Amino acid sequence: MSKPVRVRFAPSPTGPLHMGGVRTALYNYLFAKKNNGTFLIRIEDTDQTRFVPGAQEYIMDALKWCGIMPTEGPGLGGNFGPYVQSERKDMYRAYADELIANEKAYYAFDTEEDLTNVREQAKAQGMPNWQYNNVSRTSMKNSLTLPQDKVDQLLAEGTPYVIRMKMPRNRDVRFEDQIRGWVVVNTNNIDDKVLFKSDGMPTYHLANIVDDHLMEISHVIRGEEWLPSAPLHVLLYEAFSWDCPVFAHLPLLLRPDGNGKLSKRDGDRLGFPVFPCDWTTAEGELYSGYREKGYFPEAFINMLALLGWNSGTNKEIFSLEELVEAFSLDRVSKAGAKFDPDKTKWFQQQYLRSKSDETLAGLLSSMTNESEEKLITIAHLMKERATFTQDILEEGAYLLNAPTSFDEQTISKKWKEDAESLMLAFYDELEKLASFDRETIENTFKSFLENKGLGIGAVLPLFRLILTGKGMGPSMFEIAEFLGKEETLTRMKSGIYAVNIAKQNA
RNA sequence: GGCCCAUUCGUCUAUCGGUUAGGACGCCAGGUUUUCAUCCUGGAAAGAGGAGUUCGACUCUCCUAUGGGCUACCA
Repeated sequence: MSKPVRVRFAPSPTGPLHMGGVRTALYNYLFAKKNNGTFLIRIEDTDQTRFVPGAQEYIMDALKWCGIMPTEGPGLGGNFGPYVQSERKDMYRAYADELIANEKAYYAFDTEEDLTNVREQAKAQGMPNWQYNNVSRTSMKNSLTLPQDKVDQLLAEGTPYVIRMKMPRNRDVRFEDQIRGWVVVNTNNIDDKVLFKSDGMPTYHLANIVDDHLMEISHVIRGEEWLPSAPLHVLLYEAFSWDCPVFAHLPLLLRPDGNGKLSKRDGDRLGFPVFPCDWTTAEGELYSGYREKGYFPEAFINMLALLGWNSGTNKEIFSLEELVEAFSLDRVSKAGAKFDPDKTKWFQQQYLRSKSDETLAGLLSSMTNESEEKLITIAHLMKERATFTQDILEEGAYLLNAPTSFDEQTISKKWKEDAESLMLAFYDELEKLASFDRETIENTFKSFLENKGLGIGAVLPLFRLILTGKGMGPSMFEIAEFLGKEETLTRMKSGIYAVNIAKQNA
């Protein structure tokens, strides 16, 4: 029996979660659900200088909107808490000490100034990439070079220090990434990473490994930007004699234009959100979100799921449940994926169209006071030409209020000499009707055409123009039925009048 | 610069040695529609380059090129 699947999403509360982060969370969620496992969230706030108030709340709120809430995390409970690293602060030190005791790590007393100097010296000698590593550490100020009594003295005096990983010399570290296969890195290329900072906090590397172990994480699914430090993490597990979780490094989300990874600035510059929800910075700058733009979370999630993963079939529309069912890490692609705003809109359109008129009416009712009955018909008439829910009301505004402006192009192209008399004659026909349903109106219209010896194209656009002010839209007979006899006749009168004036002024 | 990862239509991708290299978005054309949207049909559009391995390479290996990531007491 293999260990239960437990995965985590471990964001840093340094700002709003962007869509790349949401996708990482999504894949973790899908993997957990697929394997009857647990998806938890852990807040990695070991860098206190970058903490942004509200970011943690934003992250939870965004995941909730997306429908991919973890079952363990801050405010959610769970047996492995606390789930915020700053609240776990006291437990990391012992692990750093253990590493020192086992000679896997050491104290380093070099000041920031020392390090800057060494780097600049190296640079001056044509070596721009100086590293604190298994060669250079021999000439630095640390517990490996200093005599023991000196080290004890410095520690006793409270001299600031960090704890660094003692990277072994010339060893190939290998691990099998679930997405990339075997990855091999020689330790000579890895520096002696700081594990414990002088401010008493662990760095990401230490805290991450300790917590993943303590929280019994089975699979680490994270962004590709972590791939270079994965060997260090493997070495840390080894140093603690802990089982190493399975790694899966996800391809990055790239910006739609040019190259490079998607950044928060790309969004509003290119006209699409990069965040799930709106975010206002402390300076008052607004970054727009998918939620506020009117996207359905299902559409957003569907789009993200297919950015770097596919089911191996031609199916593209997936509910969350279907994604869970179809998901597997070996169908995640290796290369970075450029995000495509057009396709995102397409997904949104598909989801809008698939919703029932009643459902859409329910959503619409929060935007207007109109009756549900009316909203159902409006949704029915407009949803095929809308992308967002609010488009239904905007595009179909004339269904609720008589038009105040009339399409100029239609006027100049269609409103000929006889238009007024034609519409007045049709008005008379409609006025006679006892019932005002679409079939009756259509039949009346057709016999009217026959009597006049005219084609549809010569008359119907006129009817549409005076009733809706537009040159295009859904079936005129359904629109007239929706408006009712009284409103239709009223609009015809005022429409004819208004169009005549517009024609004169043109 | 060093290390690591990647490379199929403009974009997301299928293909796990033998295919007319498939689908989707977008684009173009035609049909349906009073019109627009929807819908239907069709079209243009791809294996970065070079060496190998093999009867045969998009698929395996190597080199080059290109792109990306990392290179902090940030995550």
